[in-house]
Amino acid sequence: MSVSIKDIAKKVNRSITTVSRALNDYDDVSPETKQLIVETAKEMGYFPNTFAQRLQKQKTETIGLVIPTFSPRFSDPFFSELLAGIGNKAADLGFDLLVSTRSPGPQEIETYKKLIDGRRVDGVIVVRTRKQDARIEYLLENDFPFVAFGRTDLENGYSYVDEDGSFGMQLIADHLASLNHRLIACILPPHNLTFTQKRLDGLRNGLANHDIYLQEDYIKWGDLTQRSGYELGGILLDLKERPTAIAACNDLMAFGAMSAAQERGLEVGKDVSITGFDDIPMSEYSHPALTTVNQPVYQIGAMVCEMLIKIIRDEINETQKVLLKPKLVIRQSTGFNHSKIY
Amino acid sequence: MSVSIKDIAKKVNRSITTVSRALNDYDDVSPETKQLIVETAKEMGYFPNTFAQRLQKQKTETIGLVIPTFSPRFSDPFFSELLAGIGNKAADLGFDLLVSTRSPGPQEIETYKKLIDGRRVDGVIVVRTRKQDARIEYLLENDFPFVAFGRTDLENGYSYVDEDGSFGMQLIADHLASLNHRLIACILPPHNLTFTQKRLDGLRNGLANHDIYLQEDYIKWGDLTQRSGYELGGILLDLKERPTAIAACNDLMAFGAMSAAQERGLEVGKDVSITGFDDIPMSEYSHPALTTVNQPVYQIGAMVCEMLIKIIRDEINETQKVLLKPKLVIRQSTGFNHSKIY
DNA sequence: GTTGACAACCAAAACGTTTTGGTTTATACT
DNA sequence: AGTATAAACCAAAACGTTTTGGTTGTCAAC
Repeated sequence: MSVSIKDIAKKVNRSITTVSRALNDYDDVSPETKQLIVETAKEMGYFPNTFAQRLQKQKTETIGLVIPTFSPRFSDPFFSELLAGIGNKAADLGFDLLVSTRSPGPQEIETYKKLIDGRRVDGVIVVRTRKQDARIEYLLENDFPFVAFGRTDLENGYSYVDEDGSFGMQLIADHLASLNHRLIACILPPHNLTFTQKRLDGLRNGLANHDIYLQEDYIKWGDLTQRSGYELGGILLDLKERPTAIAACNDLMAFGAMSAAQERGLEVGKDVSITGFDDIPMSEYSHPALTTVNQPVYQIGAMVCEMLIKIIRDEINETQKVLLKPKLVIRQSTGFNHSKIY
Repeated sequence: MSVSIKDIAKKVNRSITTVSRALNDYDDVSPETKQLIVETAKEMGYFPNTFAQRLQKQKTETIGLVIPTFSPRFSDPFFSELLAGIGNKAADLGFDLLVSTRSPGPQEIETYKKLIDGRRVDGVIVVRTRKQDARIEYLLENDFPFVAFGRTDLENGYSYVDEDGSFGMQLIADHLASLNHRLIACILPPHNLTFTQKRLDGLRNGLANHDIYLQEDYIKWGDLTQRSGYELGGILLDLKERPTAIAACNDLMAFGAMSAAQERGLEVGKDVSITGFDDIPMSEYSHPALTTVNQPVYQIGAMVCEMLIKIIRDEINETQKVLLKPKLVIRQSTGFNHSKIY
């Protein structure tokens, strides 16, 4: 089997204590012994048993992330970037990352309970927050360390990072208004997500500033996938009074809507303007390139992860609330509207 | 702090042993005591300490996955689907999933060593295999359980699942040839990946069957991102003798190439045909929809995960080699070539 | 009325660390 | 010579489980 501290102790004729302390660089071990121990440890191929350490220290040095996979064929470039941000930061800070993939529902909260009650992780990251979020309620009840990417209705008592989606959609509203669009439709994410409300409010208020009012039948709810953007985009474009612009609430749905438009022989950016949200890497290389709102997902992942680890290490005690101002990225999927205005 | 088996023992006036055995449903505990113990455990909110169990059992019930993130802004829908497949299967079988994200290089193998030597996981899944793969060599040397998604030059002594990329590209070759294409270019993944070679060979052989030969200057190497498809696609389309078809080796690069074509005013599927590989969900909703080779990534993830867990549990001893026959999916990005043939 | 079988229970060891609270020995200071 | 200080070391407990190898008591069988 593998080498333990005991084996080293035997070999160098010292106690287990001394070996442990030498390896952890305590200064009540003489430099010679320390060197001897460190060398024989290396030579014997010693690696500490992680679980023994964790049991003793009562810390896991692990954080948990439960990715909500909406469909079985879950394929979202947004999440892989977020994961990279979280994962790289965690590794840099010496933490492991435990990932579960579960679709929202009863199984999801069970997964959280397993992580928390089994003390498998020191803290968790909650993503894609919902207006009423059972996960966050559970974490707060149990006083368990966590950081959220996104807000909830109940905004107090915990740390989060979020982009200011309302502001982002106002930028979109201003942009579309400046391009002479009046008949504007939108494709939204599911109702229960917090950012759906924020983005819709932002769009509505932003347009209101230009005396433009969103009509109810121009508002469609999707599920964030390209497929749903395609289907809903198709419905919107087939309305008797076709909107001149469609604001989708994420890039994937925007791509779907673009595809629907092109299928109908419309030139995107000329006959109809389409906008996204997220600025995933693809949006720069779609055709036409997508006008969207940039959200630094990789950095957000890293930031959320770092905040969580600081909380775990007790380097922070006040709750932190970070709201990032997103930036508008204008590309070719939006253009001036020449059709008559009602 | 939290409730331990000792607390339960004290409360019900039994030994620690009995409590443990009751909770694990051994039959040398009387039904009444068993019931009593189980009930008070629940009532006291007992959850076993995972690390103590793992230390004692010398098993981690955890598998490791190191995702190679090529760029810092890593955003690949392929991997989120694979992750979902692996993650869901792992959860179903009662295993935790430890994920690291590292770009290939010296840090990557260190990450593997940490997982293995620190005995943090019972086995690992290796993805995106390379022709000479240091990770696999290390795992074989250390006789550590693993399953690979993909092959290497050294194909023996370990279990893997792979799609038959060579066959897949032959399907593409047949398809393009049948559409009267002769001047065919391709955009390949990086040299060192195993599947690059397989796919190139497949394309080359497939075309040779139709007496078509791939010219060296029509072969470009990319990095699997949309950006690189866009750039290399642009280069290919600007050649004096423009290829009538471009076979990209993954969907993302195909999208990039499509975008480059459209920017040049070419109609994809008519003026130029473009094919991908993977059939990620997006490819159905791009414009035009992408002709590609289907690879059931979600199922592959689940399959690889299940194989690994069976190996860990000693339910399999022979090495398993699974080679999946991919299917051609014909959509609108390919069409008949009307230009003259040389 | 001894023997054997069985049911129900348990003390102690083990897993591999770290930490606590020491002891021993040598050296320096009065 | 006696005392204080410091350097180097270590035994044992602890973390929370599971497993090993028992013991005790009851009852049936001969």
